[in-house]
Amino acid sequence: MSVTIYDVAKKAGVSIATVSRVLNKSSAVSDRTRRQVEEAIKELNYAPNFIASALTKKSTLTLGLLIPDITNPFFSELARGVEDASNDFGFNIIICNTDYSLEKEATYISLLKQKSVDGFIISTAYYNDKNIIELLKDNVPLVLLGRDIDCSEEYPMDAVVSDNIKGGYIATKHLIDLGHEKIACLLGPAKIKVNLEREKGYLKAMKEAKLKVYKEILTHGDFKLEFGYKEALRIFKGSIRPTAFVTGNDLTALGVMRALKTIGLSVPRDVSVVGYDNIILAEMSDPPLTTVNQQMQKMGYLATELLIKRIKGERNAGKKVVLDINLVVRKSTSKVPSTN
Amino acid sequence: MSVTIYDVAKKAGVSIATVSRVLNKSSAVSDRTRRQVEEAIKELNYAPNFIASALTKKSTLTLGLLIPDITNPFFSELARGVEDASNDFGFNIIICNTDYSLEKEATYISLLKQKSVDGFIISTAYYNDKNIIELLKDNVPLVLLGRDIDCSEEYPMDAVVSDNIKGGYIATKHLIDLGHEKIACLLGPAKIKVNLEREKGYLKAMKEAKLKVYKEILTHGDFKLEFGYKEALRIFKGSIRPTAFVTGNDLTALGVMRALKTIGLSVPRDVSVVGYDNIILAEMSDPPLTTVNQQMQKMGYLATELLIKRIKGERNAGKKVVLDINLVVRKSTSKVPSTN
DNA sequence: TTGAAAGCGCTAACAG
DNA sequence: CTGTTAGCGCTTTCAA
Repeated sequence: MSVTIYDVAKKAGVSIATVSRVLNKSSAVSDRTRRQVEEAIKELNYAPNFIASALTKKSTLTLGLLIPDITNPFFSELARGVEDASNDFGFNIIICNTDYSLEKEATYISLLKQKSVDGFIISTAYYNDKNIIELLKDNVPLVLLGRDIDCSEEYPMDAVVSDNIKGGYIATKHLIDLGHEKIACLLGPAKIKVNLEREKGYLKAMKEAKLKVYKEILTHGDFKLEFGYKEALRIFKGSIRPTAFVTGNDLTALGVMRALKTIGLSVPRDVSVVGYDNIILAEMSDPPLTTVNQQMQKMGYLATELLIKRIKGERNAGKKVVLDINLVVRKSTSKVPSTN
Repeated sequence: MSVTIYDVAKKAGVSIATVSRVLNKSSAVSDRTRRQVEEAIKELNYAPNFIASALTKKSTLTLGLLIPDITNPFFSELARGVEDASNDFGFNIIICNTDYSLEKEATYISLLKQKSVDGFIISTAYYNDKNIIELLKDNVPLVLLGRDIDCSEEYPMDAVVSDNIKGGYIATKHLIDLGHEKIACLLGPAKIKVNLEREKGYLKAMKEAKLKVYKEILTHGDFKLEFGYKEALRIFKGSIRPTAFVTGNDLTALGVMRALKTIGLSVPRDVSVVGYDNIILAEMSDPPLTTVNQQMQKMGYLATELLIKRIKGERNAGKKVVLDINLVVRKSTSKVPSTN
């Protein structure tokens, strides 16, 4: 029905092989025939069918992006970086929301393999994610984005992350410098490596300052607002009353602030709160959130660039890129209230 | 390299046609051979190559989604609905960010056509979008999402939108009921039909209440926070001082609120603000935003369902779905301040 | 520099 | 119910 390489060949009076050559610049074609072919292409408004070429070339110029949930601003920022890079390098991305489910992740992976994507960008990995290991075994090009897993020794792997230990550290240190001593720490799932690293940073800062760590106020949950909300309420019913919170992401921090408001505490006068990520919400909340800034779009872009180079055979796997992070101080943190 | 239908056929001792038959349940196969084939498939861990089947079946089970920017929460909500429906019906989506550029839109469209997507879901359309008309002419399955264009007479087209006239109306009416008379209206681009419709709703409410419409405070810009910010500042430098704002989306409303804060006005005590969309930001802002609630994920889901039915030939084009909307009253609106 | 022809992995008549 | 075979549209040897 639509115009094919045969139509072009006929019109240009050459063979389809020649048309293919000018299309792919794969081998020399005389100027004259090239021009003929190009003209035919233009006249017929011909565009090669990628499916057909994918079948022989084994390249679809399509990447799979696995994220938990695109409506989470952290992931939509990552996705934007990924899509921008894809576009810049002539690729497209298929987006998949896994909702933190390993089964969904596995299902998507096998589907995308059937669709012959050239590689995967994965932001859903648990620290020991079986699906990833499987992919690695099969030598499928992939890069982890904002996540890392524990197996780098066995298989070389690419990952683009930010410095989460530092992130946990500077968030905590900031509060310590403001005089806080009882600092609660509400992190995301312990199954996700970044949270373990942020916890390390938190512990490091606490230890350096010789502050006591209370396990009642150091917990792992998820990345949702409700977690921060409920956990803060729970904590304030207990005996350890923190004057500050370090959190796993901005949504959790917003949840904490909401809980605080509920029980009549003011941020930052009574309690200080530090977020993580610096999503757009962070600067619009009341009060605007002091938070650890991750360069999300940049991470997405770099990860995709790495992957594409890997696919093109321009490099081997095994590179870990750690982006720097920094603290953005806004209005949700202040000096510890005097307890006289 | 990987296992093909030939390997399965050989192992099961049948022809590839038979394997294909059990794969696609396309015609009857005896129970016995079916079982043999299924066993071979399992043993070889075979998964059909979608690229190959796409070449013959002319179906990729892949949809193209065109949105301006996935980091905009409105579009990420739509995208989530689209992806959920796609997944439920066995499709995948390729996401493209057009940044409101018709050129980018056109480039993506032709690329995706080459990749043989089965259809398009488009949230980027201007009211007279040439790219869309082109697609329509070529009889490419597509559905407009949250957008509409002016050509329904020539070509039948599907669209899922919400009732924007009503949206503009109830937002304005709410303010009028609170006693406001000078109501500013800051809408998105006039090139996008929804904004014209919301304007209609605004004008209708104003007219009903016999209120004067000042063109100085009824403007079109874009959907960004900066627009609301700058426009609000501009307006308060002028002679018409509104006591309330109706806006084109929540981001614009947040921009307005920020501007108001800058010039020392309090929301809602001095000025009331109504947003549009009800993105997650709306309930987290200070004060929480009264806004027109659109069912974004539902819109995305329905649009995708429509498209897939169209692709499967279960229905013809030409359906317009208009979802209802409602006003969510929060804390950014209150009675007009007395002017004594 | 060019063309003929053999696939890529699968589907879909057509025959039997 | 099953096998043979001719493509789908393109790339890529291999010869010429």
